[in-house]
Amino acid sequence: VVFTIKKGEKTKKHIIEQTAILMNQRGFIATPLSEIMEVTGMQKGGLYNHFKDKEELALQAFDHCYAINKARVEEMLLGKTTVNERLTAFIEAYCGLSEDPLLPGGCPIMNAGVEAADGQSLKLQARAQNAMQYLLDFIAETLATGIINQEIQADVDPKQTATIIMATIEGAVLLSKLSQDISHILIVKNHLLAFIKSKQA
Amino acid sequence: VVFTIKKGEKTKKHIIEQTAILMNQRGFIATPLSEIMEVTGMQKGGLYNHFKDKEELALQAFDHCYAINKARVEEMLLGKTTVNERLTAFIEAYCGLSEDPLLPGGCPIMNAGVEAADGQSLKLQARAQNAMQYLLDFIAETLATGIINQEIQADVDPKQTATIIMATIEGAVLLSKLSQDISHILIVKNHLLAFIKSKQA
Amino acid sequence: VVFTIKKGEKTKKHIIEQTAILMNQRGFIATPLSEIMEVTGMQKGGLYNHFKDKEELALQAFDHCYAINKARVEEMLLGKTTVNERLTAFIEAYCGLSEDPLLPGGCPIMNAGVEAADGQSLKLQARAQNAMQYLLDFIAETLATGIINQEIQADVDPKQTATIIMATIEGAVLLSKLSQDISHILIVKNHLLAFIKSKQA
Amino acid sequence: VVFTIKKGEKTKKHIIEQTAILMNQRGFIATPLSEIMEVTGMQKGGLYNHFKDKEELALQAFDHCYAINKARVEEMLLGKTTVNERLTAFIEAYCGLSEDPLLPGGCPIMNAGVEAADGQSLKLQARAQNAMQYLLDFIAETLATGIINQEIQADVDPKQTATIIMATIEGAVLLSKLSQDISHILIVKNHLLAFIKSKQA
DNA sequence: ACCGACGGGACCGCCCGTTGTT
DNA sequence: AACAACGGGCGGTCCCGTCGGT
Repeated sequence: VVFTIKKGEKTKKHIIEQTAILMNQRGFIATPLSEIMEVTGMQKGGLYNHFKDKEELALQAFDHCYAINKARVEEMLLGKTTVNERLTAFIEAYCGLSEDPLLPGGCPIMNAGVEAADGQSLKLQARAQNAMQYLLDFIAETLATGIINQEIQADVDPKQTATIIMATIEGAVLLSKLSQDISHILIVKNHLLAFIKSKQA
Repeated sequence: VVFTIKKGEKTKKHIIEQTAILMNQRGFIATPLSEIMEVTGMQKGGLYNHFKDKEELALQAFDHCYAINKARVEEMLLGKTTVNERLTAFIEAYCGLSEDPLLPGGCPIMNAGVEAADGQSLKLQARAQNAMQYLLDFIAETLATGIINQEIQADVDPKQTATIIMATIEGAVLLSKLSQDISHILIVKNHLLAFIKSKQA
Repeated sequence: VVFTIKKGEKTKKHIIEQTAILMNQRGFIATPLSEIMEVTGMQKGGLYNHFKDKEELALQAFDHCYAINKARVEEMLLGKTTVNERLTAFIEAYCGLSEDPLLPGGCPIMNAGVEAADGQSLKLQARAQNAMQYLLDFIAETLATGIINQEIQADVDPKQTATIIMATIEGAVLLSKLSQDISHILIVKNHLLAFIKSKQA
Repeated sequence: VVFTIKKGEKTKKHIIEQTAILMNQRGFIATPLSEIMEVTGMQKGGLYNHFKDKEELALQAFDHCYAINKARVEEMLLGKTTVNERLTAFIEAYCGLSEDPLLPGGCPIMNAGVEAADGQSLKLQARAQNAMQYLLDFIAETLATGIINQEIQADVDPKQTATIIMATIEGAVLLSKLSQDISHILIVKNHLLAFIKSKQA
């Protein structure tokens, strides 16, 4: 027995993929349907068979952006067992998303979060919030494990350190977006790798 | 000769002030004229006597946002003569803009920068870019002065350190915007103050 | 030979029945296909296997509405032999359709007639017209028979009297539809019963 | 001093007048903006300066239809002092609206009432309801006055008689709309005039 | 200088009917 | 026979910028 993908599911996947690329550059809310029609090669009627409104499409497009980046990070975490390795890999992976982007437009969490904070979509705001919280929790939990394992100094506050790491990375993403210059990313990456090293037990 | 403020100038000032507050929350591009009319209490015809189009108003609103925040920072730099004092004051001032905001909506450079990166306004993008560059240059020049003065360790790279500081601050602004929780700001502020201290000669 | 109802015919019947109920309330033209899909539990493709377009479905839905009401009237005419009995039964039956409606939404002839007069469906307009003419003819012929039978006064004009009776009933239906109060129906029913009595020979 | 009508008011009046004529034929809800644009010679942007949405325009168009007909009736009531004269004039006037229509499309109360009963506009439904109630009250009050004046028989029930009169008229309007034949109106008019006469004291 | 009216167009959502697939 | 996918277009609403009038 062969599991076949239905025609509709394939089309829906195609819509989300193309729209994700587009919206991360042009805005998850601000992107007009006309541009989505262009990149998907579909008419409005076709799009509305898969999504009840543009917001739903935007949410799924955001989820897809997030999933793409998450997959890259998880790929780079494969086989990394020690806390130091894992934190180093995470920083390199997340900064790598700006150096060698899978997705044009920069960090979708920043893009969606800033746009949704305008008050245009509470749901999108929640998605961005949850995505960021997931990253913060990942770092904090990794650090907490490191403290238990005596890989990380006992006086390190996992939550606060997670905030510092994510803030520094996201800030660098913003600086490089503003100046269209990835050197900010590289500087911050090296800084954070040294920062992590300085916290080792 | 007496310098009087013309009626027209006063009106224009009023428009910019109200629009700046609005646009920093609702978007410098995304805010519709209808909302500007509401907050200014003026009709479209009146607005267009002062600005050739919405983009020009957005640019001046952004400049006003930036000026407000800059004034606060400069105020807190008054009388601070040593490099350490000045850097400390800068970090406290800039973080203070999120703790006790003069302007709802967070950092206008981030807001305008992310929105304009959609490609909707090259001019606004340039403004945001220049504003950020100004801050980076301020920090870098201050650090360079500190090295010359032997207040700052000689191996500190002024530009790179400026990037690290601004990235960390802006990242914290983003985190607090996403989670609507200023604790990220407080954590980062303390972190950066310690960071600066660690660079002293 | 056994008469079986084919599967297809059963489905078609189901569509017409549900759509008739819906359209008499929401409009024979104005009801969108989406609502028809809801009440029938079918998809568009399924519906279009039985009807070439929405107008054809509307026509058959109207016919079904009319048939339902006609059946009730004819049921109440069963066994009524004298002209007076038959006219009385007709008035009671037709007014009864508003007092104890078989079909929500009021008189389908009025509903379809007013809507179709917008010029949106000449065919529906003709159906409503024919339905009303059938009622007028029934009354007029019954009266004519009554005159011949000497049950009804000879100076009664059958056609004019039919107009008066149907106008009064339909007007009451409209008044009760507007005010959502069936008292208008009751008043008119009693009035018409007395009116008929006054025309007896 | 000359009282001038502002430009905008004149345009608004023009829009309402043309739209009233159109909507009473094509539907107060069903008429698309494209047709309103045609008959008014204006673009959508221009229309929306005067009405916040189509429903508001529909309401004012209905009010205008009603006002036109009301003016004709009141004109014919001028100088009529006795109750019999006034009721006779009312019936002739209201039936006259179908014989020599000021407004194509028939009775706006019926048109709006039937359409709004589809559930598309509660406000329009209320307007139609109020308009009809006004007419019923006028007749009932006139009859009550007649009873007091001993022009009308004491056993006449004003409210019930008002219902009968309005129902009969509106029913005739419907019949003539369906058959596109005003003879129904003429028949009913003569019938009602005789009916009123039979109620005189 | 400011208001109000207006054009012309872009926006999203929904419409109906057809087609391919099961 | 039924569903699901899709096209192409119309629906009302809101957009921005201009222009005449005050």
